[in-house]
Amino acid sequence: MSGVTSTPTAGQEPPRGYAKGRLRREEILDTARALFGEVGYRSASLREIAARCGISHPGLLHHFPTKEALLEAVLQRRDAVSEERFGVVRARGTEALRALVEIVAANAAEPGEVELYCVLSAEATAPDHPAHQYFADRYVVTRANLERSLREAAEDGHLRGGVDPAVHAPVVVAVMDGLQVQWLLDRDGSTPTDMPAALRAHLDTLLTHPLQP
Amino acid sequence: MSGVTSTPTAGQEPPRGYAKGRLRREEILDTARALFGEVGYRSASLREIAARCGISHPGLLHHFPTKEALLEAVLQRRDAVSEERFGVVRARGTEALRALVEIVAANAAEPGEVELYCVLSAEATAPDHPAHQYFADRYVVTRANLERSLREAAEDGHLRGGVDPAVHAPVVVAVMDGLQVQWLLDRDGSTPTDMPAALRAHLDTLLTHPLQP
DNA sequence: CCTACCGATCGGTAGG
DNA sequence: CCTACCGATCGGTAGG
Repeated sequence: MSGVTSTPTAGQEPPRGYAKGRLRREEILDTARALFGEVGYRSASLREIAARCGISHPGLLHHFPTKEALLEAVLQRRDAVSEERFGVVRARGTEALRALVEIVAANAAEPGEVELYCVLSAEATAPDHPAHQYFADRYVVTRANLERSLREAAEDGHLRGGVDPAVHAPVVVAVMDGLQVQWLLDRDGSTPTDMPAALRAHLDTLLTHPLQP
Repeated sequence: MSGVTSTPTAGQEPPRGYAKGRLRREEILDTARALFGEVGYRSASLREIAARCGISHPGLLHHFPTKEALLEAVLQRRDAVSEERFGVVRARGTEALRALVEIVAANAAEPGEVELYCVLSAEATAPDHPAHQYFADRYVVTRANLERSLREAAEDGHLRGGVDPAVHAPVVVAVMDGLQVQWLLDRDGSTPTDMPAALRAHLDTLLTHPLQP
């Protein structure tokens, strides 16, 4: 029942004392991400996270001084990971849109990531939520990136007539977010939502040529 | 600081004792809806809801025996109200899509309703959440209704070639849900998301003729 | 990293 | 509808 999913512990021991601390930090972040995704930030308890890591909750507070600091670290690591995985290759126009479909396909294989984003973004809708500004800023950036990709596609003559990048960028973002809710609710069902297929179908309605080569 | 928004109390007194109880029930439901929308079901406390109504929390439990019963009543009333307002007129094809835009426009004037739906649906993504089945069922019905409207539009020759109702029904639902998150996060900002305009622009990409007459 | 504790808050019940 | 209470749980601190 451990929340750890990606911390490699097999093989050799960590060489120094600091490495053990770093591993413990990662384990805590993995577990916190999972619980925040399951029940949200507010309802998640430090004691539950600590218990899943096999330590006491003051032990957890040794690594992260407050609950908010833990939330911040979880969000920061999320950004760092996605930056590392997708930020380096910044494609142009329809190539960027194709990459978007691949990101969604990758997300479909990692429910924890989707849960966290879906639950926290809705919770952070409250103006006094500690992650409110984080998500507000994040959506501004995401919409701007998408609007640029759509404008590039228009320059290349790949955008359908009458499709305004400024209007449709928020719609594409909405499609990705909305599909996640349906997919999470459908997980147990017989026919879960096919997120990448639905997103590609949506993008194709904006383009002159189908996205998939 | 009362959560009551739509309970008429001016003028004459309620004629009987039962009427007073019914008014109190409505007041509790209004307040619970607001707090569930602000912080979610799990983080909302019966004491806070009761305090906003000016009663003690055992007083609240006199009207609704458990917290779950209160949640159920809030969701049931939500259904009853939207049934009363939109369920009677069941338009066909593009007429139904036009009505959808009007529903979204009406929602934009009622943040409480949007908050409740947005926050609870994300929270209910957890399989053990008391509203999980409610939302899972609700999405099945909503998608089916939309798929029917799209099929009717296709029969009338109003649907673009290559647009599959079964594929695009979940996408339209996703657009509505996703726009709500962005709109709620943008409330304080200078340029809030224009939900009905974005939805209409999306629907127009599926249709042969623009929706707005 | 631990135990032990703080004041606050939770849903629900007893009894009236 | 109330006061008073139940056992459980919360984030954070003291002190080691």
